[in-house]
Amino acid sequence: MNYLESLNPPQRKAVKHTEGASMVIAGAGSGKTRVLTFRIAYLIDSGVDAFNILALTFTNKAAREMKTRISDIIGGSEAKNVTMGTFHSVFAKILRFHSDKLGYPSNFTIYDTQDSRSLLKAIIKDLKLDDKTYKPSLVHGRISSAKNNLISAAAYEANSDIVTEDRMSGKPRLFEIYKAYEKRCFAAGAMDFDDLLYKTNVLFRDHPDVLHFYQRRFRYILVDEYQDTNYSQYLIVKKLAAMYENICVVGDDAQSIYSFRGANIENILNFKNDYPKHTTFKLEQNYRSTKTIVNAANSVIAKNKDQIEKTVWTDNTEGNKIKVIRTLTDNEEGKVVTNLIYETKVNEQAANSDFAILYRTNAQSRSFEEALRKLNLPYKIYGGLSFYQRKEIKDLLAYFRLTANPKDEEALKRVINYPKRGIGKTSIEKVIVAADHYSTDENPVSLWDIITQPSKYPAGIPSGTMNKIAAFVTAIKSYTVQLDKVDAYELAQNIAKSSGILKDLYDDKSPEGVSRYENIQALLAGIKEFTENVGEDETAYLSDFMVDVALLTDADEEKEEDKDKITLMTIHSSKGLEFPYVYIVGLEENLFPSQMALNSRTELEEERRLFYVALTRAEKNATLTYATSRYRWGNLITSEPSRFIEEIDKQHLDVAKSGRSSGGGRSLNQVNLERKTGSATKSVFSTKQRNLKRVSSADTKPKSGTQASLLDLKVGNNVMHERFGKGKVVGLEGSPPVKATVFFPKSGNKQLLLKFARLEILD
DNA sequence: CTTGCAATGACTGAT
DNA sequence: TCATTGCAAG
Repeated sequence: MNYLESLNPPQRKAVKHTEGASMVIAGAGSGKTRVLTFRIAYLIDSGVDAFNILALTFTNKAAREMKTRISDIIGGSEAKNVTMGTFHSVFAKILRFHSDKLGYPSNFTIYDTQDSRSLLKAIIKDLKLDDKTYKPSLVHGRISSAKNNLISAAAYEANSDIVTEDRMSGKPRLFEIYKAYEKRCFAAGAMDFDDLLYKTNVLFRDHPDVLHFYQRRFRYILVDEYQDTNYSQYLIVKKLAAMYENICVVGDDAQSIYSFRGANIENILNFKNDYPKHTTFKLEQNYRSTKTIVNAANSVIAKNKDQIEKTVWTDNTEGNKIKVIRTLTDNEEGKVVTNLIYETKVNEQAANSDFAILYRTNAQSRSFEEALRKLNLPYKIYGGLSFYQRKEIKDLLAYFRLTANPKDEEALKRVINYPKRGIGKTSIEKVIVAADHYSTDENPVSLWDIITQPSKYPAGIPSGTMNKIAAFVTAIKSYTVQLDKVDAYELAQNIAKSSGILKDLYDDKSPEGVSRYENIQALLAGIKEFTENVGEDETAYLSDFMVDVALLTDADEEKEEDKDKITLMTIHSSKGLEFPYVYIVGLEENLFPSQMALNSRTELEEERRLFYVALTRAEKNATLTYATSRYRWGNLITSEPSRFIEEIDKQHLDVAKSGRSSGGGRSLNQVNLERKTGSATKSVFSTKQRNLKRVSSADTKPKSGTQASLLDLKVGNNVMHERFGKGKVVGLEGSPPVKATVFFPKSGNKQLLLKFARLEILD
């Protein structure tokens, strides 16, 4: 077990303490993943059957990577027997196995957020409620948090506190919507994301035999990112661990950023009460970032009240100060950041993948995309509209879903008239009304039941339309027959062709249409790969492919061509990642911290933790930017710098202004804006505003005067660099020289391209 | 039932 | 700005 040598003492202790409850409080960049990986490897090495280990991770990608790492450490193929994945994917599998106990089919559909909202919208309409008072997203949030606290629709209705609360907020009929939603999900054989956890709790509660089976099986339980678990997840873990209490949770209260999803920071704060005999390990040495970044992050998070006491420190170098840049508009912000990236790439020989641009909201990506495209810098955007959420993909997947589970209401509504076959809104509305009419609590009737048994369930649909519906039903049934006859790829292709989707998209020659067609081809190619990736004498069926397609995200699959690209993502999705150069952008009041978070201390503290997460992603350099005005919904609004900039200890900051000439001529409007916000900016930054760096494209061109003198540069010369300060030339390449290695007392050796570095020779 | 146009409202975050 | 929705006409 030589591998244990590579750990520091607290890490090693956390790994070797395998029996009993333990909590690992892991500061940012302290090697948390290493501890988890080594711990599992060590367990297996000590003779624990991998089959008895359950590890709950934050993403499925993290699980895959961890398995590979474990195999590398201990060799052999044992690692693949560990049950590892996100809460949602692990328990979705378990639920499929025992679905009959809950009255669900094993091929139940997983409704994603879109599906849930669309169903809620339909219900609100059916109940003849105003969808402005009952906004689907709001209603969904309410139901979601109820489920995450294990409150069923019936319990919701019976809870006078909740009902009163709803009545006070002008939404007295929310419980009715919840009841109808629960009923229709069940009739459709569908579970939403929250159900995957909620129903797992129900399964364990109502079927002690099933619970005992998994308690015995999962003798060792590990939970990553424990600070971001909600009550429902907390309870699942608690129940499973009740028999052996060999539970190890890993997390950092300072990085809890998912309360909107029901995450409860109390879970980690209360761990010691739940397991009085637990041991706590603290990982406080940061291996990721420079002293500047670690200390800056510490100075920010110190402003929060609720914390587990710990001191994150590092042995790494001091590093550069955190640059703060003000720009006039969001577009300029895009240009400035992109130019800085370009410059750094050249000066420091950095790869594209060394850079990340992190923002608070997905909508902010636009200006950076535009600027990056102009400079031909390759980038990859995570989040936002993922591949599986695109309309054309969801349409084809809806056919697959319907084939596997014809009761799926959302899938049916999506494709019953796509491609167009003359089945309109009124007919579908009649089907929905009929289904509701014939449904009872014991015997739910799905939309599919209505359209397949018209004599049993008359819905008053004209015979002409009924014929069209019958043709559609025949088609779906013919797909269903093929489910276990042909492999996933063959069936998928059959459906794509015979449903008419492929033709419909092929006929659309607009650029968007072409791209949609290509996306469908990409999906089919993906299914082909899936089909070919199973063992020799096995067949991959379409239902196998569909199992967790709803749980896949962009972050889960990394394409080969995305290896060396600049990363653009929200701070939320950057959790757990690290980059040498990080740009945190849009640091403005009402954006970050978000407007919605200004009402309470706890919400503001979560925004601050989010900022802490962002800062601690950086290894070498962090840059903060904000714009004094930006476009929102098409019109210009002014904004003030974020309070978070002020909260960083001044000694770590390097406050600069952006180049005034950037972007050429400015409109009168912008000049006025600048004047208006100027005073506010000054009051925030009482420190001197050094006119440090001009970053517009015109300015990055070398000045002829400087260029000439650099031709005489020799090893041993003392030089001055704008950012690194005074240094000594220790190496040169080319004649005349094009590249120099310069030693800077503060930052060490740097390779600089003379074309860009604008060195000044001092002697 | 479908099409085309005008009006409207959306931006936290994501399994 | 952009995508979705509501309404009138074919």
